Amino acid sequence: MATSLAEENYLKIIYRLSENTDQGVSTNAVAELAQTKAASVTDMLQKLAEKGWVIYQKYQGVRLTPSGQKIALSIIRKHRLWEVFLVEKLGYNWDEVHEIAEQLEHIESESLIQKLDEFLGFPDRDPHGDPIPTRDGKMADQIYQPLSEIKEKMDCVLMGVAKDAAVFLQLLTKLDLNLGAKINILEINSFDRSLQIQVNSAAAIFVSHEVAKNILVKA
Amino acid sequence: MATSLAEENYLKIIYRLSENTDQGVSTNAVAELAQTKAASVTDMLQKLAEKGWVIYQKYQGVRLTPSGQKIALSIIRKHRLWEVFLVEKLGYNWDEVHEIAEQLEHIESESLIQKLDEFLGFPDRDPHGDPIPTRDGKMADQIYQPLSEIKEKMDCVLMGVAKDAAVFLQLLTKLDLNLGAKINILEINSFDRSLQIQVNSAAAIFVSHEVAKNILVKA
DNA sequence: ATATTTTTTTAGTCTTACCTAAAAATTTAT
DNA sequence: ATAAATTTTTAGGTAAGACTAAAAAAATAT
Repeated sequence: MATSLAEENYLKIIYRLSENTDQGVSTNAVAELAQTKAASVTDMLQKLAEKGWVIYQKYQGVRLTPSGQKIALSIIRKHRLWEVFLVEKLGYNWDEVHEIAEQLEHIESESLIQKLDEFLGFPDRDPHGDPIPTRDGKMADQIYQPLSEIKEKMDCVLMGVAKDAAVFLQLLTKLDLNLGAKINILEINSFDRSLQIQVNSAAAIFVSHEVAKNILVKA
Repeated sequence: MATSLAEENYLKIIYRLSENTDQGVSTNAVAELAQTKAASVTDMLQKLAEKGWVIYQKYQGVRLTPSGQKIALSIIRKHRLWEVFLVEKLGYNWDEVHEIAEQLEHIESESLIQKLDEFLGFPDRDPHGDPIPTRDGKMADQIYQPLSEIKEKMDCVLMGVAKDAAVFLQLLTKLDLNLGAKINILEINSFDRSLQIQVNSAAAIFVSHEVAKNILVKA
């Protein structure tokens, strides 16, 4: 069955909100991400339920059915492949690609995505380190952990980010915290949990706990 | 001012229909290309006129204003650049790219088109030989002439097509009539104006006047 | 346990872009 | 020049997806 742009966006949002919990997703949470009002969300959830893409019971929140999940994953796959294209081929920075990929992810053509995937050399991570779902709808786990959970004195490598807001990514870039950067944790300040770190063996800098939470690293 | 997808498509259609004539474009002609009904077209023309993109007077047809023309050209530019990408980079055939480019042409991002243009090496023709409008909205004339207007015994080179329907392009491909093919006109049959031609010095073949009309060549 | 607050849903509208049927204008044919 | 045919417009409706205001349910606080 065909999906409208609005439907695709809702499914994607519900998928994202489902990742952390196994509860149903609340109407308000969806409304916030969709930048719309709760009443509009209720309307749409009823429609998505009729089409068999979500399980929805009044006041009980919503969750994706397998077919809804499949659609969401295919949108995410397209989004992330296009992001790779924009960065690798067109020379964009990682903080510039989200908006454009939000549009490109709705282009409908099976063959296009296959050919794009091939053209890009079958990447398995996007420019933010997020895994790219496979063609048959499987997505690798996010295997990296937040910098905020690493012990003092440990070395690690920046493998991804948990948030792709441009302001956040620009801050990281300014601090030389790019994908692949080597991070050495010098000290964790117990007062505010901020960290003193060394990036690529350069001079020490401070990052807040909030920033560290959104930086994904491997040891 | 922002343009909706429907508006962009109407402007593009009006542009195309204006290319051959300096008369206003008729409601029915637009309706046919837009695959919609005349009544819907009337509605839209009134809206486009209010926005200042067309001059529209009841029963007198419609024509683009400079600002409408600019929008149309930017859509055509995007369409043709994406077609180059699909053929040159992703390996599509020239008969497969129209539908996908119809979607991609509506992606909104100035920088994306600039970077794409650069990535493709600033092409000035699309895979069908059509000129690509420049960033500031100038489009080179179609400098090639239909094969149907070439004299007997003349040599020419296939530079483009005047129609990009998949069935037509597939026929050309079957006959080895690709971009750059050398064509030698052996004979023009006065009965039905069909042509006997040689493609790349191979065995002689027949093509109808209808086909020859849509093949663009240079001598 | 009840009252208050918050969340969610319902009811009723709005806009966009389409539709059909009927009316009006224009073009073509006699 | 007028009748017939065609084209175009108007009028009135529909579906998608949003909105506001009000009602209902659920969660929280007393």
